[in-house]
Amino acid sequence: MDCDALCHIIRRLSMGSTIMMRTTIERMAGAAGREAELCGWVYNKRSSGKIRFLIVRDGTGIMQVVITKPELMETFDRLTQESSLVVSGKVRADSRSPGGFEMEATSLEALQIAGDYPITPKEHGTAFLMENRHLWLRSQKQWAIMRVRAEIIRACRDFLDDNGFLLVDTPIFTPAACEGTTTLFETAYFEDKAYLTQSGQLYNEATAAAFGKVYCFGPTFRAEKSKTRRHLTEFWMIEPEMSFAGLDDAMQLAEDFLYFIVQRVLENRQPELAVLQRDVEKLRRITRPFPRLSYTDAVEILRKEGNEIEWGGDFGSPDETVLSARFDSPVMVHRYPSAVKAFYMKPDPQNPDVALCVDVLAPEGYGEVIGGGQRIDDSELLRSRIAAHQLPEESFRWYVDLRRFGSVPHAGFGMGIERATAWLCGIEHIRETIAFPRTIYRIYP
RNA sequence: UCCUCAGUAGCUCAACGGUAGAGCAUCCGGCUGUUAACCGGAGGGUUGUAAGUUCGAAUCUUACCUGAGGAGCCA
Repeated sequence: MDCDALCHIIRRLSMGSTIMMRTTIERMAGAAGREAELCGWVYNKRSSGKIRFLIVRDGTGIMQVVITKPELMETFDRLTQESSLVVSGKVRADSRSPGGFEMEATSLEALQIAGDYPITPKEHGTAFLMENRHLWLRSQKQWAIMRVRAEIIRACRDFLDDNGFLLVDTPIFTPAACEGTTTLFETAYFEDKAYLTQSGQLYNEATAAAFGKVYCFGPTFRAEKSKTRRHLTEFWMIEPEMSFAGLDDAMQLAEDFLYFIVQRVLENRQPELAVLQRDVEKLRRITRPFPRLSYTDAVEILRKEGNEIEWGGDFGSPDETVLSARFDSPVMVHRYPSAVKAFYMKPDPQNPDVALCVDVLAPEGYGEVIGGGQRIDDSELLRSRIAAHQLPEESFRWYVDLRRFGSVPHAGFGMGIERATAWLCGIEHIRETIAFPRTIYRIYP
């Protein structure tokens, strides 16, 4: 694009904002009956002789523009899918237009004519769509998912901010394994090595002792070669942690937190859920209190259902599906065997073979969305666990310190944003719930 | 890491041992209310790569590459 054209566009855009009301599709109802200007991209177009239809998207929605003026036809004919444009005209309600409003164009200007757009209005395979993820984000389904995701994040933060939790973010670079179980991404750190965090958990315990109730929210990394619809190598997790709290407090918080998020999405994201064809009745059926089930009772249920599981083993995803299918609301499974859980989980004083921990399984087979529990608060027990897990003692000195200086019972959990988003959107695969997913075989775009 | 499946036009697929085809996208033409619009026409191919079997391979065999689904691990 040459300089003259660019200057013209800038002049045109600035004129638009002073002379005519610039409107987004989201707010088009407010412009009904008046002239308005809309900036966007061609979503699709159709023509029928002397009347032409332009479907425009602007990021906030999609809308139909009708073109009948002969002097606009030439510009219309040049427009290709995803060409950028500025159009103005009179807005009126019309049930035949997606969104309920349409614009009768009085002027139409192409900013840039797009080349052959790879994503056509027909079906595509996910491999191709992922290769074009930067463009795929423009389509309706992705639009809806990203807006539900943003709503979930906003709900999480509002809930915690309004309930006395202080946002204190934890580092991405860490000197050693947080939990020692999963594989970490190793990276060069000047003369040294560092690892990308797999959880803010341990640092959260330090900030909880400093600030009472805290949460962190950020990306986490797992270098596991997982290859399923529930795994990413980079995903976002929100982790609240409370001082002077036990497992029951963590479970209550998880219940209130999830319930709040579900209600918020139902309240503010109906159009998006409609685009996704989400069965919202299933979300409306979620009620408090959530069912609670001990691990031991869960194993008994699974064995009656014919699943092959021995007491002491962790649940596989078919097990989680069977358990969650029994309830309309998320189910909280607590007190797993200590042996299958992280080293910092506090043993149950009633039965030291199990830990004071909880996994929250989402309904409809979406699996674990929350994991957490109460942490060990005794320094000697913690040190023996660190040794038993063959973790480097030196790296955990600060962590043990937290038990030497005013130790208190404390508990918290982590929720995976992508899993929660997949569940509330009712979509098959977690990779569509983040703008640029990172999986074992994909780091492009 | 293991198991299963799949790679054919830009995309989605068909052809399953005998001349590689359709829809969408693109280009040209038609239509005054279209809704993934429709109708007519055109261009578009080293059938993932390499070797083998055969008179003849997209099709059968082997290896490799790439991807998808599942398991394990986890949020």
